[in-house]
Amino acid sequence: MKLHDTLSRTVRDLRPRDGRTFRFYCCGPTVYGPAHIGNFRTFVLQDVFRRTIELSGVPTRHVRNLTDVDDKTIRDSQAAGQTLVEFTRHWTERFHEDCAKLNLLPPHEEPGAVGHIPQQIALIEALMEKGHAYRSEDGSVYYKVSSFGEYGKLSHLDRRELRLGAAVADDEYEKDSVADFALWKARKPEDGDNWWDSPWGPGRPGWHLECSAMCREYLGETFDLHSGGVDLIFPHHENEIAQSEAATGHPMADHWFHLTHLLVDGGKMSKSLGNFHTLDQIEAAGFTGNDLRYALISAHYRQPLNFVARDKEGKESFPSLAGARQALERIAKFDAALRERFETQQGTVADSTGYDQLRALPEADRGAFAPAFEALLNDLNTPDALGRVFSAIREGKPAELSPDEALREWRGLRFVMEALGLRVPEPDRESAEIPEAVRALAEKRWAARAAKDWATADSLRAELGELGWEMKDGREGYELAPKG
RNA sequence: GGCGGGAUAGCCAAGUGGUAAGGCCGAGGUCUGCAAAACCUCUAUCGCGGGUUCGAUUCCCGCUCCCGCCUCCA
Repeated sequence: MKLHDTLSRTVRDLRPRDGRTFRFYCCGPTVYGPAHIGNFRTFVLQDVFRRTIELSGVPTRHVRNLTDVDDKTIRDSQAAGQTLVEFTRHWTERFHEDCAKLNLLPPHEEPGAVGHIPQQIALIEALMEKGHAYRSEDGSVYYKVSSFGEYGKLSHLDRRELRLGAAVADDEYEKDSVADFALWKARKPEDGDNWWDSPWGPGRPGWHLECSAMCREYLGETFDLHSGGVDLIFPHHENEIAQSEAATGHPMADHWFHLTHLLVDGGKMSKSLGNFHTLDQIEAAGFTGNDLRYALISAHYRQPLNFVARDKEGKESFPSLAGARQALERIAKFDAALRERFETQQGTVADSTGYDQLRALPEADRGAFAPAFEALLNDLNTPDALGRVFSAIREGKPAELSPDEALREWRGLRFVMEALGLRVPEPDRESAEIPEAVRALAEKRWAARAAKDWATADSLRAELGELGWEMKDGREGYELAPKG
């Protein structure tokens, strides 16, 4: 497939350098609170990326870290009266629950900084040996940016510019240069019990170091792709490159994949603006992780995506999610119409279309949905892929297909849905509990309708409406749905 | 100031040097007692001003706004 590369600023072909497995690293969350939907935009797109690679026939090795020691995790664990490990375990579990609801494939490895202190120390030692790092008075160790000639190649910032920006808020006068960054942070009283021994004294690793060390540990000196949100380009990934490449003398990654941020109602999401959203909140509003996933992939990953949370009246009703739900519903209905064509004669084959079975689905067997997958191979164009799914649906006439044709189209649809990681919802789901009184009214109306007593039927329909329920007549029965 | 991304119908959002996918919402229609569903149809000259070109939304220049990064951040 083709994908944009931040380092070269071009769209380039992706190939596993070992010719077999595509090995990539994604910067994961800092586990000190619930992840927000902006974080999930990144993780969801990375997941679509992985699925696209795998479904095109290339196995992957996916590593995503958990940042489990930094200022925030230490501060908040202390405030919660928990050990750092207890605290981060709790938020890690919560993160995993959210990931499952969003249908994210678990990474093959999910290492944390705390579990890789020796590897990080070893990396610092290598940098010290080669003259890329120095110890300060207080026992911290800093990376000497001026020692790495290529510093700035990813973010295209030169040192002069860096200095201007960094000079403002910097209070770390231990450093030789304001551009230098901490590899090892000397123990401070407020760190409490959260410190480790090192050749330079007690302390804890700097943020950028963990990724360099764990990339090396799980993927080797050079691997295929490194990914994260655009905000990580500088300084995080720039610093990772400086650390890793200075230590090994080899390029860190062949490809850099960065994801543009989500906007909420046209602006940046922040707690102070009251537009900071988590999956919990979205579920409380009656939407699912699947709805959110659809909304998050509805724009190209290099474009800002405007998540609309408030309607024209300023009410928080999540128009973006309502649209996503309707769109998914249409897909589900088309899916059901296809199944109807072949299931009666060939039995149920739903079990034969899990993610793993579909990995082997040949292109010729993807029917009208083959072009949608092609869109993903072209720089992961998820909105184009969705557009092509609906074009195929519009063109498709399930009623005119033979059972074999319907089965092929259905597998094609499921294949693309798996690539996008979207679940096909049950079309006839009943989203809320139906009160006894409502059920009784509905039964009465159904009887009146059967007796062609239209007047009674209509007045009962109105009565149900006042209770907030809508009755949908079918050929063989009715459905009740909450109005709205 | 530096680096980068935007500006496409009511909303969301693709795309192309030859007069613009798709989704949501809305309107009209077919159908079914009604309603719903389904299906069909309809809704944009692509921020502004120049330039290149037979022809630009798509390339170039300038401008105006918006957003991100340059300090922790997906």
